[in-house]
Amino acid sequence: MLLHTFSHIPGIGNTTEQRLWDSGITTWSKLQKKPDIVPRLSSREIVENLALSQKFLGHDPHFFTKRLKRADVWRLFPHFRASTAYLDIETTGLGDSADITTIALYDGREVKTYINGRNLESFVDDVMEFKVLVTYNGISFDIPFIERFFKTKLDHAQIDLRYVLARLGCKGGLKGCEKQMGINRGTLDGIDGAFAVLLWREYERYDNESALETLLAYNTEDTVNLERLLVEAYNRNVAKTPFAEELYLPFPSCPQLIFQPDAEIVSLIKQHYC
DNA sequence: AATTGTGGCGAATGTCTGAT
DNA sequence: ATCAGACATTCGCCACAATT
Repeated sequence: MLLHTFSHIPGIGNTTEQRLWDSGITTWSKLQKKPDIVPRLSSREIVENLALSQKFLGHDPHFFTKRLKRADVWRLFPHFRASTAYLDIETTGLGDSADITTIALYDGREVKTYINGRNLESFVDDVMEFKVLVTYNGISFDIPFIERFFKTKLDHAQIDLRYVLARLGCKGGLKGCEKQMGINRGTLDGIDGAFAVLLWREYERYDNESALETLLAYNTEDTVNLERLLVEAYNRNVAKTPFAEELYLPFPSCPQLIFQPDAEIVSLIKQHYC
């Protein structure tokens, strides 16, 4: 979709971009040949910006995420998919004194999980292999939390699905969006972030391995669903452009999930707290 | 509960166009 | 050559929504 995108050029908004499409200027190369068609911008500016766009395509996602609106960053997904990871963290709470308990990192093929007290530290090295991170509300929560916890800067470009989905009319949190986008979860229905805190406590206090495994199953499912949500959001957005057929993405297959949620421990904790 | 950034909205700024 | 009007983008502020 980037090759059809003009709204990342300073001075061109969504209105001008739409007008360009309507007048048959649908790609970077077509605009390159008629750069004088854009009102208020010099041909030189246009040509320079298109040259930069071409240069950074496939190499530097920041060039595009910085210049696009938060809700429009879905556009760079296919171009950077090979260096994209999906990410979700679980913590002991929301405040800045809370700790990270588990992390799930999904590259589109396999899920890696990280557990506090075991292998959490190796997350930092692993995540550096990627250029783009996909999250839900990660701009406000996951990424700053990770940076504070590990005292490291993550300079990945971000696709935060919260804003992409909100533009499509999907609100009400991750679970609400999954429902609206037709993605359902199995046994883990009814578990949320607050419950994840309780699962971790159960694991820590009683060394309950199946509480941990249930937490990891939940963490993993959230993370894997991010890819499906992004593909669905991409297709719905693309459907509103003249390029729908050409750009449509197939729904991703589900990776093998190794963690089994334990229904017994879930109902035990529910009884105890509700 | 603690924190964060944005979408929304009105106002301000800037540029192009057409009329004089 | 100049100016008003139309249109588009950007700015500044605040309430709200989202994460565990």
